[in-house]
Amino acid sequence: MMIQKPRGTRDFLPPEMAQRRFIEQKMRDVASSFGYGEVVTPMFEEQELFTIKSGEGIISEMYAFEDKGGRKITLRPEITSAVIRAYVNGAQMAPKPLRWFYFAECFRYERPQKGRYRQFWQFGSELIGADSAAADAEVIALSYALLKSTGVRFILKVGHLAPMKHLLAVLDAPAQKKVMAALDKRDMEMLETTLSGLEHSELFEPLKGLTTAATLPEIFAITGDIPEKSRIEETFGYLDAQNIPYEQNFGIARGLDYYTGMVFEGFADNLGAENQILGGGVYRLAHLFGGKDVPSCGFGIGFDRVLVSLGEFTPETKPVVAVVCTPETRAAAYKTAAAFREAGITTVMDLLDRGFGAQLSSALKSGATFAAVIGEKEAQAGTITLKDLGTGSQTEISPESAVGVIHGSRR
RNA sequence: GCUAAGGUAGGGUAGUUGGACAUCCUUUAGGACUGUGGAUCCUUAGACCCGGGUUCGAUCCCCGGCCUUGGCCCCA
Repeated sequence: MMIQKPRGTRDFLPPEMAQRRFIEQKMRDVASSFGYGEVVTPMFEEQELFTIKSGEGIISEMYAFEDKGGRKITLRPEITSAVIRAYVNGAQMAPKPLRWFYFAECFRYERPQKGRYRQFWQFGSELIGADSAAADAEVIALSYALLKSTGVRFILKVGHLAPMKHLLAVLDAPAQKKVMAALDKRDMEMLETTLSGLEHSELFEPLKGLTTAATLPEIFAITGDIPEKSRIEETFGYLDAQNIPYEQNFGIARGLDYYTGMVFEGFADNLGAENQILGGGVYRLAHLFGGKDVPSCGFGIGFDRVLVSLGEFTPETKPVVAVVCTPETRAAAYKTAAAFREAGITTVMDLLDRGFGAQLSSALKSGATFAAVIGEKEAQAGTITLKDLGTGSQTEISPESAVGVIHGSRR
């Protein structure tokens, strides 16, 4: 084989694309049912858009290059920044809140492994201009409904950065980052050694408590009455009111600097090392891109990981009719095929002038549900012989009534 | 970036301790069989990841690379 596809990329052939589109459509329907509208942004952006948010270090993990005009460009490694840039560029004056979703591919120059590719798809949403417990709860509810609609098995974890940040207030920023990294990993040994290295071992028990506390009262017993208390209680209350199953976890740090409040994650149980399929939270980015500061809350879902987790499944299919004809009756067959397609029925015709037996055999192999045989007899009578390829039974009927039969068979 | 295992037709495999046309199943195309089936039979197409090295000779041994799959790091 002379040419291979680039490392970490995949070709999707029709059977797999049918699965992917099937899941994608379910997610689109859910997003739409929550009143979210789709946005599309460029596949490449100026590098600065992402370095502003995440630092220069990420350039090594991006598909970054200079274009012919000497501009520093990168294939987008994530979508949130681009969506907020688009908001700043063109929608700051739109009435709030804005409910947006996206489904698009991203590119990262990383070592591929299970559930991690260099080109991958994210389904996500951003709720812009609503800073409230109800907003936080809506975004979580949306992400939950999206994952639920796909059929994937997952666990939702919800937390808030405030309790942790209150405990860490005595540390400087680099030290906070180290501690948060250990917390996010649930690595208590690492947490303990990090803290003792910083000579703040007294923080170990409270921080550990954040990750193990199962209820909000336990959290506030550790932190005392912090200003965010009522907001957190309200958000969790709204989740409970919607019967959304989640685990509380105030150890979520997401390894990120830019989240400012509520954070949440979702994990599939069968994906190995790359099992996170959802990540999101409350953040503020607009002012970094030259816009007016605005509260936002969003998340991304790892679409490819959802599909890996789902494994093999057969999407619902519509009936497919294979029209079987001879060179002499092809004209009549075209008429029938056109009528079927007009009626919304997927219709394929033989192209190789094969015998009836070969055409039927080919129809079976291709997975067609019906064959419409149009030979001399049928062409003269203006009928077709409709054969159910599942049962083998057949009847000679008019094309019009065949439409009804085929529609009625929908599985 | 680190690490382990691996790479034989489109898919799945056998095999050679270094020897001649590389096995089988599936698949592709055609036929046996001309208005009705996934069967059967015959024929056909299709592979030793790439590049060096050792050797009379390498799919096999050695080195390097590429790619795949796990794990680590990272994960915006």
